[in-house]
Amino acid sequence: MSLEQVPVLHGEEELFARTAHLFATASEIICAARDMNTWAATRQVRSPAPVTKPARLRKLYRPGVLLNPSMAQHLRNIAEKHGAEVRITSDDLNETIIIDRRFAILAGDLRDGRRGYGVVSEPAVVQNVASLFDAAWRSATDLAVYDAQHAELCDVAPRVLELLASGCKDETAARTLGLGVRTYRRRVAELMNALGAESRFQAGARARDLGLI
Amino acid sequence: MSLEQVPVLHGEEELFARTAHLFATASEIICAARDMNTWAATRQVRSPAPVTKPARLRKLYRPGVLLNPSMAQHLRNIAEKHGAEVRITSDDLNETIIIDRRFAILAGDLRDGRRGYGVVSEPAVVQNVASLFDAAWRSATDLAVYDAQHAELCDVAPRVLELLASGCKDETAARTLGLGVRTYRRRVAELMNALGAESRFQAGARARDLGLI
DNA sequence: CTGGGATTGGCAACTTCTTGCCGACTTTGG
DNA sequence: CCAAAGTCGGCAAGAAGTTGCCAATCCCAG
Repeated sequence: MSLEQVPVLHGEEELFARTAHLFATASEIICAARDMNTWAATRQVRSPAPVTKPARLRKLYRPGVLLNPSMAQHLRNIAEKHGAEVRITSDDLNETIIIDRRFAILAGDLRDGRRGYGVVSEPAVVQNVASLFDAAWRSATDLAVYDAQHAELCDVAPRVLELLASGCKDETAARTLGLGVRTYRRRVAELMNALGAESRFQAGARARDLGLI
Repeated sequence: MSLEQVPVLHGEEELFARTAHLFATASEIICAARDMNTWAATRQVRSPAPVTKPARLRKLYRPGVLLNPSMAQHLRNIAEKHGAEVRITSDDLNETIIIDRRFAILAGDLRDGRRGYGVVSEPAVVQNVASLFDAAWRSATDLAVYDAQHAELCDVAPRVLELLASGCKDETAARTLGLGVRTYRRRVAELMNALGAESRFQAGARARDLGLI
């Protein structure tokens, strides 16, 4: 069994500096992410100047990103203007980029404020990662579809989040919004579902994570 | 009644670029902050190269910052090595810097990811801000004292936060830590108190804010 | 106008959290 | 060693949050 070194890059600058050539010539790019922060560099650098437009660009996100209007708009943009396929999944996915099914970039932990990125080129591993992605992709919903189904949530979400973040009780929050308590709690439940949170504490943390508060 | 323009600077770079001269010659600097992010620039730039050490440097923080070990250590450092006075308050304070009681810098909202900073020089207003600070300062606790009283909280806090963030129930979390449920909940209550949170959602958001998760 | 689907919000049963109380146990300073 | 003080954790009452159920209402196509 051969042991292959997996180079780990620290921080997005290094990541992009060392992998830009892979993106430039890629014909298929796959991207899975929990939020838009992790691949911010790839987003900013690639969008203005796509050296060669990849034949296929697929992006997989969690529902939470749609709660941020600007993120949601950005996704719609790249879907419509750049012909990318964007899907939403409730699965608990890891931050991953797969290029031409030959390289996989896996986001790791933060260290000194910089995230570590493992760049895998071992074919067997990349294939494995790719098939994990495929499974998640198949069970995911197309952005447009998901968008249509959850339009109303995005409308109230900001106000609900604000009230939750202000620390007030459901009773007060519901009255503030002119809703019944039952309905307010429905919204909160939908919100927590979108955030993939199992507790309100977790929801608070994730909402902050996504910059929704 | 004279209306004075309040210049608003955007982002920390601009803030520091335009106010560096005030800091350089200051003999008294007062700083109140919720977290260590807002005045990051002033911290980074001033610490290595304090042009003129102000005669008096007072810093007022909320208890939450102490939950982050590196923040806590930083505060102890500036208290011991730079002779700053550092106090902790449970009051709901605003991000403020007061220089020689002649200028007040008030942090405002974020816009396009950059925070706005109002620079006030109108004496009456500055005096008002200063006396608000004084009141908070008087009722605050010295860092060393607070530290001694809440040492044990900082030990368990990281694990409690992790469990809360993982979304598990109190029952499970308590067992995981080998604590009784009652005790675990006591820890959570102390934590929420330190974060100034009234609900678990708010606690989650603030913990994320302070980089505790 | 009307029927059918979706949304709403009251009710209620249940779960989870919050807190005061108290006895047991540990630690600390004489 | 003792006493005072502090911590722990079980118990329990009550508050807050979670969810299924259902009738009332709204909305939209037909």
